[in-house]
Amino acid sequence: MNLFADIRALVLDALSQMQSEGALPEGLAFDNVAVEPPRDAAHGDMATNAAMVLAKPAGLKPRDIAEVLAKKLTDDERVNSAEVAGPGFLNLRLDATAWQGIVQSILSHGTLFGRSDMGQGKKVNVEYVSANPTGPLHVGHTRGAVFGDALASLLAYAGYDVTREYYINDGGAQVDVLARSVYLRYLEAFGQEVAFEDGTYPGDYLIPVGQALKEKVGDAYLDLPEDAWLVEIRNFASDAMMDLIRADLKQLGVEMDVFYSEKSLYGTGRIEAAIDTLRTKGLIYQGVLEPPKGKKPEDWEPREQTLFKSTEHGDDVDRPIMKSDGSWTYFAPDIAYHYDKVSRGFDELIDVFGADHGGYVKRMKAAVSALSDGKVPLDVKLTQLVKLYKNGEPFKMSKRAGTFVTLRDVVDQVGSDVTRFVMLTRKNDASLDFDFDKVLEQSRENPVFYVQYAHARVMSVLRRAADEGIAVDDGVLMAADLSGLSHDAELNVARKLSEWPRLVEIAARTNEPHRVAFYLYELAGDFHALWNRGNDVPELRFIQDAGAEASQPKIALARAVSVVISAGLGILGVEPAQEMR
RNA sequence: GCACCUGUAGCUCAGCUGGAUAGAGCGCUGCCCUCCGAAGGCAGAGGCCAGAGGUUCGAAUCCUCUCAGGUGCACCA
Repeated sequence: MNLFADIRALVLDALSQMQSEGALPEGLAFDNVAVEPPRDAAHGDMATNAAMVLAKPAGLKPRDIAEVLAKKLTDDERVNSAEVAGPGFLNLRLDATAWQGIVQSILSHGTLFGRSDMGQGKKVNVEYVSANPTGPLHVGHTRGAVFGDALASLLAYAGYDVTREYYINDGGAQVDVLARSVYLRYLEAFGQEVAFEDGTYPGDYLIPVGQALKEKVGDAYLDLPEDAWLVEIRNFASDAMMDLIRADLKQLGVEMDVFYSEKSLYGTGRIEAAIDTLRTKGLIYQGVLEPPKGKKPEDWEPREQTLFKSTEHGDDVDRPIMKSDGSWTYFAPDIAYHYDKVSRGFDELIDVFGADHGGYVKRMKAAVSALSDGKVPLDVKLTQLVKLYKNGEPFKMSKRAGTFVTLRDVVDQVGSDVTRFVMLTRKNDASLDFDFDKVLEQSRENPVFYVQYAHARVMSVLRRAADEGIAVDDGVLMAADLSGLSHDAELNVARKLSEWPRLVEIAARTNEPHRVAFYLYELAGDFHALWNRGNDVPELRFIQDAGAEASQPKIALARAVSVVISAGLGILGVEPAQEMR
């Protein structure tokens, strides 16, 4: 299914033949032998660096190796020519039947074309969003949600067994603040005047929560001291916030497999168990940390704390897990949580954090490395800031003024599909400009539109062809004689299609779903170009005057484009457009 | 002061676990609709890949240092 992998196998086969014939020494490592699309199309369809990579260990000249290899490769019917170029590249030109085969393969596999088994069913846990249950999701969370979700889908497509997980921070001080804020709204529901002091959440979204609390418990909590209601209201409020967050996620089409509560770690001995595991490895000790260099906090004073020797696993300084008063720091339950993930048998962990948690990466990696004896890799992906614009003018969000832009604001205005696609048109570690007006623009400037337009054009061709009595079911197209697909402009699109399985693997290996979005944009571009060639060159039109037999191979190619676009958009969580309006 | 991220065309950004003459969009210049949707396409101009060293057949990509911007830095999550 992956033509690049097939040709690479062919190359490796030829190389080992050369070994048995004595043209190459035994014991060479072929790991670095690559078969890739050349940067310049004039160089051919595929290029391999085999001769250059092997020249040194083999003690031979690259061009000499390439000459012999070239002869062997051209024996294969798929390879029309193999020429040595530059410092020792071997440029391959493939027979048109190879590209026609790609189209056929796409039609027979559907959106499963491009699925890879590179994950080998390994269990991967992708944790994302994990916003505190203290309010609705805002734009920053939205990017994390979209990124994490697309990454999870991508990995699943690449053959991993993926679990999507949300860690609910419902155990710390911030949910106490939430409880107090809800209590104020509760009092307000009884007509009392209340003041939202510093350290409480003034947002309107808590008004209905206060109201609901009143309906549930009546006046039971009126005139009572905090310790009489804190625990109950905390639970009530964080449940309400999680309902809100779940609704937000649903609006964006994000569905989690697991919601994991921090609270569930307390009082169950699980934090203690995780810390004990570290202790038996000799990584827990009592000590006093150095003050931070440079700007020293005003009230700094040396304190003895329980510390985790994270420096042994790559961190810069050891980290406190217990405060001087004996209570856990926030790091302790996080360690326990990751210990739990390791214990659940995941082969690989991925955490998606906002960029403001960048300082947290090393200690988390250190913890997982220590807990799993280095066996379970943790990759932390940080999503950078989203800068909002309207008509090219930036507008500020301010949490204090209560004017922060929520996920709901964004999705209501531009829709889930546009939100998702746009947020994936930048790699995660670069900041993203999001202009409410530009993302809705219908032009090449807008990648969402451009890709959707390509898909809609194919759908339009299929509808039109059907109107003219041409059979266009995938079964028919698949069986069609594709030898009519021979023009370079057509094969060019097929070449792009052939890169899809390879791209999936690259994107999955690097945990970078944005590559899918960029690929789709390129594929759409190649398709639009072909479409327009039909203006000048009638043979390149999809619907041929000569009738069904002449049209079907062309339509098969168009259909293949739509299949791959669908598959790609599926990974991004975007619905392909049937028509533009 | 330290850590992490970023620096590629006038602007916004891609760049394939090191490959050939560094790519796209916008903007600019000039073209293409009696022709499946021109909401598109074609062509041109535009680059010291922040800078300096190093590694090697080969560097935008890896290493070191410098500069600039962003983020975060004990007993908050």
